[in-house]
Order: sequence, then C-alpha cells, then structure tokens
Amino acid sequence: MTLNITLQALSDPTRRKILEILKKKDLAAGEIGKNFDITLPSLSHHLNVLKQADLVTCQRRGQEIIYSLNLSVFEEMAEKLVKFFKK
Amino acid sequence: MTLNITLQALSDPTRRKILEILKKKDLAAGEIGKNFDITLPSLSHHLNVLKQADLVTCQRRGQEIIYSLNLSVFEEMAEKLVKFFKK
DNA sequence: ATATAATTTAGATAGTTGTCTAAATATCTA
DNA sequence: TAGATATTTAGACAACTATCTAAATTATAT
Repeated sequence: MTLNITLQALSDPTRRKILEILKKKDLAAGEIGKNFDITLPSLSHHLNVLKQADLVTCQRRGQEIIYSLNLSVFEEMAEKLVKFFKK
Repeated sequence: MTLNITLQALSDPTRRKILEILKKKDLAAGEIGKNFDITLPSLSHHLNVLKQADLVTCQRRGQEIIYSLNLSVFEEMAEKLVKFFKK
C-alpha cells in the first residue's frame, strides 16, 4: 500500500478514531457507529476508505459485518512513517 | 502541535516531497519550486500549510526566504505516530 | 528614484471530500 | 414468503483544497 493512500486515510479524525476503537477489539459496523454522531452511510464511507487503504479488513457474520485492524499493514506503515521522519 | 494538523499537512504528496527536499538542505522558496511543476503562489500555499503545522520554519535572507525542517517537531511527530500504530 | 528579483497575498475556480436522505442488498426469523 | 435487522450504494450538496492569474510586498542594485 502506498504511503499516499495511507496518509490520506489517516488524515481524517473520524477514521483515526475508528482505528483506535478497532485496536481494542473487532466490531460490527453498527457497534463502531455507536461511538460517533454521524449516520451509518457516513460511517460506511469511512470504513470503505480504511478498507481501500488496507488498514482494516472485514468479514460478514450473519447479518453483521465485522471489521478488524489489518495488523500487518498497520506495522508496515509504522515502519514507513518512521523512515520518512528519520532525517 | 496536534496529530490532526500534522497529518493533514502530510496528506498531500507535494508537501511530503517538499519535506524530503528540505531533509537534504535548507533552501529558498524559489529553489524548492524548481522541483515542481506548479506556480510559485501554489508552492507558497503548501509552504504555508507546512509552517502552520510547524513542520518547517523560515527566515528571510536578503531577497530570499530560506525554509528549513523543524527537526524537533519532526521527531515529536515520529513518536506520536509510532504510538498511534502500537496496538 | 527606478528597475529588477524573490516571494506572498488576494480572489476566482474546478475538483475532492464528508455528510445527508432515500433506496437497495443481504441475512435471519417467524 | 413476509417482515425485521444490518449494512451498503446512489445521488445530492456544502465545505474544503489545490491550483491559477494578477497584484502587492520586500529587498537589492543601478
């Protein structure tokens, strides 16, 4: 995943908060939404941006769709950012 | 400086390239501009965003204005980001 | 003083983005 | 097969942003 797409994804506070929430545990879209004051379609948009950036994955479980952090990409990005910031 | 303002500043590829260029050495605005295909006013806008985010500093030297990385904020941000990515 | 050089500011514009409502899709249950 | 639940897709809209041209600012040199 490119640094560009990742940083675009991280540049929104709602999306960073979603990631913080998913650090604690995997959650269904609706459960994630309870932490925010936006509609579900808006949340869905943000989840999609995070998915495009490969920062989260999801899988259906019955009626729900469970979102999880994509840990390997998360770590990969940490490395790239540290490199970027190393003078 | 907040993570939000910093990440907003970093979310644009032109601005990241400016930072990469300033890693090598301090440069006047016009010199920085030679690396890009945008007008000087557009460049000036990006430099201003980086300044607002405290990622660069500048000082006048005669007719030129010399831009430099703000290393302490650069390092501070590296730390914050690593923390963010630590599960 | 006047002209030249380097940069920024002002104002306009097109494209992007976050948000919403309404409708569609997918799954479960009675 | 209906009806209920969970989520996404479609389409519209306001706010934001990157860009441009033209004008203003600041400093140097003749």
